[in-house]
Amino acid sequence: MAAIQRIKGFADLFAPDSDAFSFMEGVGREVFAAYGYTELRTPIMEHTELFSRGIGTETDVVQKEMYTFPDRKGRSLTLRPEATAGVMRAYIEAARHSQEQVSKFFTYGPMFRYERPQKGRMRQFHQINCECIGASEPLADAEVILMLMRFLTGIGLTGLSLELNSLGCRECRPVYNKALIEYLTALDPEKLCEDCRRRLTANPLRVLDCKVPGCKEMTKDAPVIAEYNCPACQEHFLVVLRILQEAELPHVLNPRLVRGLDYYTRTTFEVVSSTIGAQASVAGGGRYDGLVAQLGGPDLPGVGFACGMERLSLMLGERALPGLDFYLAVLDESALESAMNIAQELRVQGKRGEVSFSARSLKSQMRQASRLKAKYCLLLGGDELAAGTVTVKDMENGSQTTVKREALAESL
RNA sequence: GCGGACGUAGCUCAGUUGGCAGAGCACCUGGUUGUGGCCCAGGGGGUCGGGAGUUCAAGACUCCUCGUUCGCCCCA
Repeated sequence: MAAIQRIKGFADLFAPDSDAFSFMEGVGREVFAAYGYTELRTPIMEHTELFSRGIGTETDVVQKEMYTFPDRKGRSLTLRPEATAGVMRAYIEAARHSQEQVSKFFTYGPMFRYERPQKGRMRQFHQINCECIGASEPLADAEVILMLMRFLTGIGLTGLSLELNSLGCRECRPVYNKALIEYLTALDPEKLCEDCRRRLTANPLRVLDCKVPGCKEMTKDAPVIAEYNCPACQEHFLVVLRILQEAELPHVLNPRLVRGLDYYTRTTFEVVSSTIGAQASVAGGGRYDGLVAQLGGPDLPGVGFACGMERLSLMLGERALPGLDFYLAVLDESALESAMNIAQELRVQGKRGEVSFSARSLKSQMRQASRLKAKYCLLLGGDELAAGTVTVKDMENGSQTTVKREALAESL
């Protein structure tokens, strides 16, 4: 029988790699709780329309990367390619705005995008998401950014760069878009790559983000978005920057920082690593003031971020498997069942250990104890069974004592 | 969606102009009747990713395919 392989771009995560994920989740839980966030778990599948309305039909994510299928009744469903849209849908559906002024949620889970896998990019990947809904104040932007950076240092990462930009609001963004289009059209739109010629009408901001040399050349002296922001947007961004400065949080302004999802407004940010290869962006987010309304909810502002766990995990380095408190070696067939009960008592008392399922040669069992990095190897054979004792061997110095079964847990 | 590299034992990999499928590590057993690591001896493990072709003969050459990986693109 041929074995069945896993789906391309989907990973099995064994320990100790899986420990890295629970570690990040644990730190996240603590950090996010300190900022008043509670966990929200939403389904991994949604109606396709949620994403096309939320993320934007012109984005690559919606146009060519979604896992979309009809269900048994022909409705179009999509495995979530990102978390924010689902969180907003849940928020609206539960009418949370009528219960509280500001809602803060964090969520963990798998996301799905049909892309060509490479280092730091899987088809099923995992994100940590935080969303703060209902606050339009720049303080909310700053708090979200401070929290994100606190989380990243909390899991032990350094050497990350925080980039910031402001994309303007529904008032001033169109003004900038118009200026940018005029600038590029005046130069020579034919010099732009194929994608950018389409972007020029569909989503001109994304031209700034293009890596094709010709396009880079074209946008080198293009108008800077910050100069087109309306006074309200400028003031908003200034406050955010001032708070980050006072918190002594290093950051750089990147006027070309554009997000891949259409819903972003005003503050946007990205955290970049220089050590994990081409997929260098480990977290990104920003403000999305029109999104809740776009999805059929009340017109409420929001700000949040997403963090790629695979990429964070690349920076965490190797993890070692923890050792055991004991390994219980069994030397006589007749002692196997008692051994299981002794191990059970120890485990109930909080000791971590293994017990042999068979009375194989002591040599091989000791080897096993060594391999599992057990602090003590416990020996149970005919002699011990008769005497109601267990022989305890310290695996580090080799010293050996005989202990009554009842006193076993204290001696470990 | 585009380009490059790579698929041989559980892992890391060697395999010459096409000529008996290998090493190290890991695993198992023994050397030691109930004592691990070091050492020694022995052992189990392979559809050489899959399929087709060329050939007396293919792990090697050709084509197709699947997978992995690094970039591009995109994104977290």
